[in-house]
Amino acid sequence: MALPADDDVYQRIYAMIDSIPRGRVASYGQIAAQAGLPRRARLVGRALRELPPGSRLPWHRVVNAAGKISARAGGGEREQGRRLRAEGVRIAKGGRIDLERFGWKPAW
DNA sequence: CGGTTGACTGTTT
DNA sequence: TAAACAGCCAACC
Repeated sequence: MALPADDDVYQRIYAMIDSIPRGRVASYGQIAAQAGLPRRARLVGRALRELPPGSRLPWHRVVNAAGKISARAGGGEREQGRRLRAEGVRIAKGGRIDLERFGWKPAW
């Protein structure tokens, strides 16, 4: 069997993000691991970075392991926070999200 | 082929 | 609690 092509890898990442329930968040590393790509958190970030504006994907539900919105070139952190709040995710004063409460737990 | 870069993460200060 | 460090790995040049 041939190993998965790069395109398939990206598709898996996008598929995982697409399955994050509304009102929940997942970390880059978590998405990577669930997509069968351990230690590839940065690859997830890269995939999101290449996402076209206006995409239907719930990209805003991906945050870092600290429960905070990651900085990026080109801005967009502000809108991410707005979208999360809009679906009920509480963002604490320090910009942190309680992963115990809002983190996505696929096993459930 | 080798150095740099970065939407990351876990450990140590 | 936050910042600094070190490890990580694929894309880029």
